[in-house]
Amino acid sequence: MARPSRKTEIKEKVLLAALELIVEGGFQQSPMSKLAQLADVSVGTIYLYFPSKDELIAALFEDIRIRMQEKVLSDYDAKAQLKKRFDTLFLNICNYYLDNKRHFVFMDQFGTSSYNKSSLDAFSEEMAKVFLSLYNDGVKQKLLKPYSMQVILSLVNGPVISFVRKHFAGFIQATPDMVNELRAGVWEAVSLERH
Amino acid sequence: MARPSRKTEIKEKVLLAALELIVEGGFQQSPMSKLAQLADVSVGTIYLYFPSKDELIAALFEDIRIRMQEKVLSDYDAKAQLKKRFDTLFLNICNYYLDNKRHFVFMDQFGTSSYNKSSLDAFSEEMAKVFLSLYNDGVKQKLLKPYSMQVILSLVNGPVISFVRKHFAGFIQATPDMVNELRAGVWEAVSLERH
Amino acid sequence: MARPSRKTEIKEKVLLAALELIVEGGFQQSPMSKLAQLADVSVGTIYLYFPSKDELIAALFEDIRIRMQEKVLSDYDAKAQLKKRFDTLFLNICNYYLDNKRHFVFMDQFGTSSYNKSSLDAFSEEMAKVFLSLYNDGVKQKLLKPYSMQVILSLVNGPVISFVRKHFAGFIQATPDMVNELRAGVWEAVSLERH
Amino acid sequence: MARPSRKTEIKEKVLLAALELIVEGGFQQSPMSKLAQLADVSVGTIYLYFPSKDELIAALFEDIRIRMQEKVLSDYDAKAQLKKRFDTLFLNICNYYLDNKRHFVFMDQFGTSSYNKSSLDAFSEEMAKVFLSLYNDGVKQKLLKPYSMQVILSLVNGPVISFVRKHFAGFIQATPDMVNELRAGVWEAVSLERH
DNA sequence: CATGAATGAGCGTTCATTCAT
DNA sequence: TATGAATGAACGCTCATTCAT
Repeated sequence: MARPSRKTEIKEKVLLAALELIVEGGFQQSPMSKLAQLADVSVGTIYLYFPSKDELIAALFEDIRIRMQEKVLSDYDAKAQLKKRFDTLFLNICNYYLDNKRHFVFMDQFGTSSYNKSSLDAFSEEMAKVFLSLYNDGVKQKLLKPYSMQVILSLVNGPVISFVRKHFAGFIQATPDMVNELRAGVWEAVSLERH
Repeated sequence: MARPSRKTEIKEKVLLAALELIVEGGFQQSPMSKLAQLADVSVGTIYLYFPSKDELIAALFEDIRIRMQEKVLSDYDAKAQLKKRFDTLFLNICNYYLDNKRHFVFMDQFGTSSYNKSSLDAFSEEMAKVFLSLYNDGVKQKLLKPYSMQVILSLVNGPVISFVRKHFAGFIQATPDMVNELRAGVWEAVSLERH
Repeated sequence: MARPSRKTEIKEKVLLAALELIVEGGFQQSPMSKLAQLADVSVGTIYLYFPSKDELIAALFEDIRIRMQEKVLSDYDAKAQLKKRFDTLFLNICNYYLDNKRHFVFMDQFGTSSYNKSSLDAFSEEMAKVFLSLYNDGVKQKLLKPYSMQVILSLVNGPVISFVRKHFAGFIQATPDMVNELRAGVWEAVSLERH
Repeated sequence: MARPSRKTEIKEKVLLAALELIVEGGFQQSPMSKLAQLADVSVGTIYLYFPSKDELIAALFEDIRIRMQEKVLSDYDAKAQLKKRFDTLFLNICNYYLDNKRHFVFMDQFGTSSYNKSSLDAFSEEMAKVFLSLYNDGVKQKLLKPYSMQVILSLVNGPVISFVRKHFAGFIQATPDMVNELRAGVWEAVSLERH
């Protein structure tokens, strides 16, 4: 892999510091001055790389989205059987969140904050296409219930968010078994398969 | 019902104004001065009833929780059949959110904000007890899957949040049919019943 | 005269401090924080009375204009002979500037600064009407040259500014005799009278 | 004429860019970074040629003064008749300003700004000598009123500034006739000649 | 009780200047 | 020489909280 340029290096340092600060104390408690201190650059330097705090946060959001997408789709085979594709995505997303606490907490905060100017969610457009394709195939194959896609998405995505949130809030200690239960439950929520 | 005292009246006026302001523009754009103006009281008066902005917001959270609980449990019969109890709760919660946009949006924002110091969620302790009882009965009667309660809760509650959020963000227009699909899906996610 | 209200009192204190600071060091060296210190109020207080620094400066400009107009027109008789009217205005304006260094210096700076968003000059609309009337009468009576009004105004006003500026810059020490010379010169510049 | 050295070339490029920027948006809106961009050099380079922003602006002022002086005195004959000399200077100055908007606007702004640390005006020392000589000759020949030189200067220079300012502010459209009226007026303001 | 003027620490952002390359 | 990334003090402005009335 190419050595990251100086420019990229600083951007990442700043984004990393922003992530840490925001996850720790929320957007309110994350002034540019603290951010600069934590990133070990001056305030002015941040403004060389990001035009405003808003855009910095938007960039952080996009950065996390991309990283998550890469990981989640890394072993995704669009030609595999539908159930296999569902399981892969579900587990990848769930485990990505569980393995990347900061990313999850940030996305969770960002979603309902006033920094989210277009009601964006954690899924990039490419992920959205993958979901759409999976949904269409599932309906066509009569493996998925003929609900509207948004209902299906809610049935799949909602439990993940809810579960991971409980985990990081300390109410539960997520285990692979629990993740499997969640996956099984969600599959029954959306599938027409019966045992 | 007892006539509300002057004290209660003012508190409610302030909480109502806070709700409107916060839902409209987020916590950041809701200074105490605007709040006072909207509530038609002076800033000083607000501090007679709430020791700080943090506690005002905490009180608003609690207030909404209580109102929601009252509504959601109003026609809940703890002795009814399990499926009936589940349906009642599910529909009541879902419809409460759909009918009370401000309450939902506030709770959704509050949940991940730094004002939520104890990772509270929308369900009061009484609601939690109802859930627990329902869960225990369901497991005992072998109507619910033997998953841990938090997993079940995630499977039930997650889709609702996700669905209502999409509705208020304008991505979908919620209909009774969709709500029913959601309920059916969630029930299959958590139940052992097979058709 | 009525006792000035508290509100008026603070506004004037702030405007006075702004005047002093700006005259002393220009707009650049007059931050709101210094201004607050000099006016013996907090920064926040200034913003209770003026919505922004721009508007504070605009208000100061308008305030000086009004004060100057009051003084300049105080003994002006619109029905007096034309030469008398000219002399009164000329001397009043010239002496107002000489007697009110800060007002002059501020107006002089403001005129060409970027705070002057509409190319305003030191003369209020009422003063402008007086000038217009004087000009029209003078032309009608064939006492003034039939130049366009703006040329006449330049011939009258330009020397005053130039002269007072030299005085306050320390290049000359203005005397009543010099003011008289200036007045005589200006009169000959614009009048058709010959000795 | 000698080919300008590289050093001179860069200086001029920078001064030209500074002029444009300052005239467009005032001193406040003219950061060194924009200036560098417009001049197509780096910020660092500017500091190789000018020790500070203050001195850059002072240099710009001096540069314009010199250029103006060259133009104004280009066809000035110190041995011509007094009236001829007066007319030449007056028209040259007036037309120089009208033909060089940026120079005028800059000088006008600079004069009252805090960058003008010695109350300098638009006239270089050489111009001042020409004025002095003209004044002395005029008084000796009893063609000029026996006013102090600063009063005479105010009577001559003030109207020009005032008139040109109105022109560039858009209040009037200067015409050769108006310039002539101005010249005639000013001459009568300062001369003893009678028709 | 009720008021709202007053406070000032803290915010996001700018920009003259420096210095390693 | 020439560069432009980096700096950080300083700016205009906000807003939770206080307190004299």
